[in-house]
Amino acid sequence: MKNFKEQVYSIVSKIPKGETMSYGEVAARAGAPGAARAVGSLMARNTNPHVPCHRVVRSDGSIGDYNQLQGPSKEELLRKEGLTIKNGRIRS
DNA sequence: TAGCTGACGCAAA
DNA sequence: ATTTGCGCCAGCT
Repeated sequence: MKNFKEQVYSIVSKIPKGETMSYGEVAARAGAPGAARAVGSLMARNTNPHVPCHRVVRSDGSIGDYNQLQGPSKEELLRKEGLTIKNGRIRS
């Protein structure tokens, strides 16, 4: 751990397969509650393409955006993880 | 150093 | 249940 950014990558990397975490949750865990936007910004610049950023979704249940750096879209990856996506939203 | 941008979040209509 | 608007934080140029 070092800064917000490092924390975020660390936390995202800790997300178990088949599960998702909202940007806000990640931000809070990183030590910056309410910095969901900042997290998204980091993912967007994606300085760490090795973290499962596709497991990070929006708090409202939508999968959010994705740059497809890992190949397939988040929705597809998440489905492979065992999650159920309906209309771009994660089914409870 | 200051300003701009953005894979978000929540409240209101 | 959906859509629109405003606010927030950290990083990058």
